[in-house]
Amino acid sequence: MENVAPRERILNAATLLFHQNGYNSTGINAVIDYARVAKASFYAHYKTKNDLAIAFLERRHKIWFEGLIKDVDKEKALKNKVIAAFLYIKKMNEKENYRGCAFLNMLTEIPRSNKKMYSLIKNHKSDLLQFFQKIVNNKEQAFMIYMLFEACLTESQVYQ
Amino acid sequence: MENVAPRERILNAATLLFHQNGYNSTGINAVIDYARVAKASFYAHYKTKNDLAIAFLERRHKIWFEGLIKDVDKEKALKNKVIAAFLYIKKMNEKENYRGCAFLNMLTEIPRSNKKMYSLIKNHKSDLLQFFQKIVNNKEQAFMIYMLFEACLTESQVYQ
DNA sequence: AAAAATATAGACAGACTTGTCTGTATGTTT
DNA sequence: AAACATACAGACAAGTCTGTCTATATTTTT
Repeated sequence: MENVAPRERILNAATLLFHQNGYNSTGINAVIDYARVAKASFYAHYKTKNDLAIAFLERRHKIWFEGLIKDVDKEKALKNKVIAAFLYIKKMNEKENYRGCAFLNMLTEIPRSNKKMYSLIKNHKSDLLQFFQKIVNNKEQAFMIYMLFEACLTESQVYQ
Repeated sequence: MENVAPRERILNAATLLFHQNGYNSTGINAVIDYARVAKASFYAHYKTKNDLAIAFLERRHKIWFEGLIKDVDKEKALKNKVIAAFLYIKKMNEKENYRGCAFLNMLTEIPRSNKKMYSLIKNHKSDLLQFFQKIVNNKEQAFMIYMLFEACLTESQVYQ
């Protein structure tokens, strides 16, 4: 459980704290305390807090999509695939305290000028739309599902 | 243009800065500088930054809904009313730099423990759903429109 | 075993934050 | 004209933030 390299402990802590309490509300000190890592060790692995945020988004994108694909691929029928996708949101929200979408949350906290992060967020959403286009294979319908999916994500944050 | 009482200048500044740059990224100093108001004057009108945020949400709720109702009431046919609602988002986003929903943005920046703000946000969204239920007068259809409306709001932030 | 890499704790700088306070000026009401 | 409310500028306290640095300890590699 604790036999994990510092670099990964840091990323795990950031993943939990950024998503749970928000990016700006989470200081580096909170991250290193949670990760049980010295401050110098942190800055040896990540040059800045911004770099950590980028690593967080990149890993989150990977893991989140892997989980989605795994759940959706279990189903054969198209209808059940779509249902599985929505159940995946439900599952994740229950696990993560109804904090909605980590990417959308980050988007509201960073300045527009942060090109790198902005493109990670946008690409994440484009990939999600493409994902639905692939399984539904009707552009308009896929877009509709995508929009409802996004709404579910944000509304779960409002209504818990 | 500038012949406005300090209390209102402060709220105007907060409205612009909170929505444009985010709540946590906007310091009191930025607000009073923009409002051209002394710090002591600010704290004479608003006890804390949190109180200012509450005033901001309350006024935003009022003004935003008034604008929505005004645009929707212009139309007679149900279909056109719905379209007018979506055009209202478009108009507002163009005016406000594609920063999406001020309430959802605030939600991601505050801690769960902030009951007062949380209830303002939740009530804003309940009122919006009720608004659609009133004009569409079919619960399921109204919910669908509400969800798509919400998705439009957030997606405009992603894709500008 | 010696050398190099990686970890630790925590002090520190400098810039921010919110909120308080002092002292002064302007404007309104009596 | 006197009294009061409201405005101003800005110093200050107390705490936060990110990021740097020193000095020591523990691993890992050679």
